[in-house]
Amino acid sequence: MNQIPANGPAKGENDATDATDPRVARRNKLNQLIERGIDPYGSRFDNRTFVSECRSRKNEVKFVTAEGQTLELPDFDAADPDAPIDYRQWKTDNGPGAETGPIVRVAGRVMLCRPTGKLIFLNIRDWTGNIQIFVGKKQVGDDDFDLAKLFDLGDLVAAEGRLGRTNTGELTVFAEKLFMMTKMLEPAPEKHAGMTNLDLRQRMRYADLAFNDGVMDTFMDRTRIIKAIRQTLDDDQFCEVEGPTLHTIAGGAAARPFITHHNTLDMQLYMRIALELHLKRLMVGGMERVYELGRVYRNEGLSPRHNPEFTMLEAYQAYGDYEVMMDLTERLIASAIEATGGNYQREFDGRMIDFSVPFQRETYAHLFHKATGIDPSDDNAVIEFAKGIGIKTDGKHLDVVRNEIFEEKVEDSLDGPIFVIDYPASICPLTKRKRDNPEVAERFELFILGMEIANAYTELNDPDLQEALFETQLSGQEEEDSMAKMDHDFVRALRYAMPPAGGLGVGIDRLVMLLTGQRSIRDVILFPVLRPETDSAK
RNA sequence: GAGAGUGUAGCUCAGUCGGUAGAGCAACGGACUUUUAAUCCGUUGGUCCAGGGUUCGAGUCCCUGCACUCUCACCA
Repeated sequence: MNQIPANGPAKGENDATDATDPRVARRNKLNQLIERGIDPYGSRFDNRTFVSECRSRKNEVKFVTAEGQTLELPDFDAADPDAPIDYRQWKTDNGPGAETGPIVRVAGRVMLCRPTGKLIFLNIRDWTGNIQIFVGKKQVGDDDFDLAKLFDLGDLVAAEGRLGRTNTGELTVFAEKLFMMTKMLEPAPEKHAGMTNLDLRQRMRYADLAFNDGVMDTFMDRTRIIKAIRQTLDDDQFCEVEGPTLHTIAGGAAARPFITHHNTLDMQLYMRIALELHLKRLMVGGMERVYELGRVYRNEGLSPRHNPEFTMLEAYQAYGDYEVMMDLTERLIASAIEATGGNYQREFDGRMIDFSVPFQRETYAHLFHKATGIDPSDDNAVIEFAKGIGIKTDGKHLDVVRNEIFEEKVEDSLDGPIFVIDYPASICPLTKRKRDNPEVAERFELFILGMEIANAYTELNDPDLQEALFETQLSGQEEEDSMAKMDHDFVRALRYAMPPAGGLGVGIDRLVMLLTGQRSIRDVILFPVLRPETDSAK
């Protein structure tokens, strides 16, 4: 510690000047670039070739013999990896000649670097894939070769050169010119394991995306899924809107809201917990098919399936009902599957999901009976059963008890995909009752591997009943636990006539989880909620 | 909020019974013009999460705190 550095440009005073410190080494190289007149932060790079395009043009790489005959290359991709094609031998067999290929201009991040004397192999990654770059001292010249020696793992670099094959057959850009794009000043993560610390990966998603395999793919799939869902709705004449995220009453769901404050109005506002009530107002206004794909906020705990802000789709179709929404749900999920490879069998956490439509449909009462052996309409039996599994029944509405039994005994075992239909009415204050049975609400929930993915109903459009349901709900429950906060304006809107309609809500993050095989919601949200960084992190 | 686990080099991780802190990768110096986690030779790098305690002696045992992970709770 107290030893004075024996050599190097370091002035000695502090450890940060140690040339073997990765950060210092990168700064030193940055300075060397500047001394050579090279901008370490690069500039515009035109006529760029994406790596995916390089790969799609691999067939343009050919071999021209001395006689001028153009030969196709062996099929390296089909070759047995244990017995690869000896391309050097192939070339010898075909006599003197030269490889030809298109000139490409690639740019990306240096992922691997293998210097072998006067040769350097770089693997760079752009957001379409990885490709190898061959840098030969003789081929690029001394200046560019010296430049390549200043490249570190993680730097953004570019190369112009011919697309070709190395002796092992790997598709490679044979650089003729190199460019510094941007120097990375932080040390690179371990080059095989990458960053494994979950907290760091989420906190520094930029590094996670840049260095860990598959992360980009997952988020690209997320984008494709959302795009497909939007497309399907648009094709079906739905119109996309943006409701307010700041609400004066946080309604439409049972969740504790985030509270915020408007200064000039000196007014308490809530971040929205659902999209529902404003979309229904729009249906009153005549937007007959309307949807919003947006963020909602719930002030609750975190778990592998919960993030305080998450993305929800809600869609409403006038003159429809919950069965119409079931069909829509199937089409939306099918479109998401088509957008992510088209495979209807997906593995998730070691289990297989069969997304083939139509999905199974079972009534709440039937599933309840199957799991418990008791008739859900037999109130005494329900109470007995609840007590038997430790559910408190005092002061609770019987349907709440019923639902707690259902959640305890049925939901986790619903591998699905399965539509659970026809819920007890009293736990559904925004839902229309069945015409022939007011105890049952026209509602379904879609379960997959015990996770609730979608929730829909035939929307209640009777303003008087809606108002009454708001009031009963309010009197029976803690305000913060109730989804049915009295919203007078919403009731007034219903008095202006909302058409009979079906409404659907889909938890987009959970759907993306299932379709991309990610076990944690935090792996499908780019920037999940985290505690503030402490001093121990840098 | 409860329980369990984890915290050691820039990164990924070992560290036995309490006895002077280890490896791989990265970095630095050297060799190498077809590599594939390139290889080979050499070198540097540590507030062992923080604070307290037990002990002749603590990365290791005890207590407190912090952070993260998992499970549970909250959660249409």
